[in-house]
Amino acid sequence: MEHAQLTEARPYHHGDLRRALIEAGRRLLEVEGGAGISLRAVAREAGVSPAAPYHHFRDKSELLDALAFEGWDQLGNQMREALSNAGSEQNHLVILGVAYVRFARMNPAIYRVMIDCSQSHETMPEKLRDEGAYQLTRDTLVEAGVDPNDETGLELAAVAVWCAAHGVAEMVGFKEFEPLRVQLGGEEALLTAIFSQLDIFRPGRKVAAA
Amino acid sequence: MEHAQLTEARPYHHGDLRRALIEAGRRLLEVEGGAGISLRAVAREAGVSPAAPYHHFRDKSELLDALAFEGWDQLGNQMREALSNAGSEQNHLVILGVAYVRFARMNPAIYRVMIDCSQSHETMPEKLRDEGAYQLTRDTLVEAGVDPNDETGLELAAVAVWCAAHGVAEMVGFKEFEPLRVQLGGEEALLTAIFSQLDIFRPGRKVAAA
DNA sequence: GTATGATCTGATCGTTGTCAAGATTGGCTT
DNA sequence: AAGCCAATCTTGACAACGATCAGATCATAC
Repeated sequence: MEHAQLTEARPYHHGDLRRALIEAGRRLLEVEGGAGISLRAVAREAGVSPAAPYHHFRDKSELLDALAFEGWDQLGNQMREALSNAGSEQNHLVILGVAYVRFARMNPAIYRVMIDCSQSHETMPEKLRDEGAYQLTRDTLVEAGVDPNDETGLELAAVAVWCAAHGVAEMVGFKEFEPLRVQLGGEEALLTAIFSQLDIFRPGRKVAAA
Repeated sequence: MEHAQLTEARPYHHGDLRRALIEAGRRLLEVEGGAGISLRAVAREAGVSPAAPYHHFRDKSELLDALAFEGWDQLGNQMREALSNAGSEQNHLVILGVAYVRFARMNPAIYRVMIDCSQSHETMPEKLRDEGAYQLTRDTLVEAGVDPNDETGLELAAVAVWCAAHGVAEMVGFKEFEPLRVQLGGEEALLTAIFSQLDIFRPGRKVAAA
């Protein structure tokens, strides 16, 4: 039950290897980037044999799923925090979008794993849908004037916001946007400007079903 | 010369291998999906040894670059065609967005390669920027009322449209959207509805800089 | 104190990206 | 036409990868 750490003489049953593997993976994704993520590398980083992870994850994709889950969790927290730090005079939808993109940009490898896992399951991450950023977005949309009884309209709006945020997150790093970024005075200003182009982020707008 | 042309003639022993490899890759991406793409598999499909591709591409990523280039080309053509088939009473931005997403949805593996390559170069594909869908989008935005002299505003709008289209393309396959898709009467209606949420797609809107 | 089951290792298989060296062949020079 | 050159393709090899399995090792329930 003790936490056996890496540099010490390893008790040959690791304390909580599953946890250690996840954190080793997170570390590798941050340092090495998405290319340098292999099951063997994660095992190496955690100080165990290449076959050890298979007692905690069925295969590599299941390890990545666990990493993605943690990522969505962290993203949800950061968005919640951004919202609670925002003044009531600010555009809360833009705050959320900026926080989303900021996470994706500061953790690009992890974010890519998150998206890849969602796509391979063809499903939205539960962590996002149930208690995370998605619910937050819906609440903020209602607060911004979307009719909470129009479930279709609300769903469409939330989906559109998420799609836009994801698209911006994956595109805004391109070199072509550097002049725009400089001209507008930094990444945050660029993000705000882009989101403002997508009027859905503006408060009080009328949502029309198809 | 290193530039192998797409002429129909078969110059040497095995023909124009560069061309054959690209088409073998395209075939594999369509049939096997993105997971089944390996340099060796492509060589196998083309009927050559595993090392043969290295005389035409420096490494695997350069083969993928070539596949991505073709993809952007094809996407541009499809968007151009969609626009030319559209009546003048339709919303041309929505037409473009739907065509974009439709391509991504019908060629998911190729589209993913396209995006991955762009991101690894941190740059926009030239095929898109110079003569492809991006220029088309800018033209359509101007046609829809964006001031062509406001370069910043135009660039922002085009970027926003592209980001939104990409986001929708990667998200709209999730199972959660199935009820929405059924309720609205098919994928095309769903796409139209989502794009309509992002008011930038509506004609005549005023674009404001940050 | 021992048996049991979970955990970890080592060895191994098939596959991948990549490279070096040798074989082959088309095209240019004369 | 003869012959060389350079581009092309093959063979063989290497390290790293995901995955599996037999066996070693340990915690714990009994």
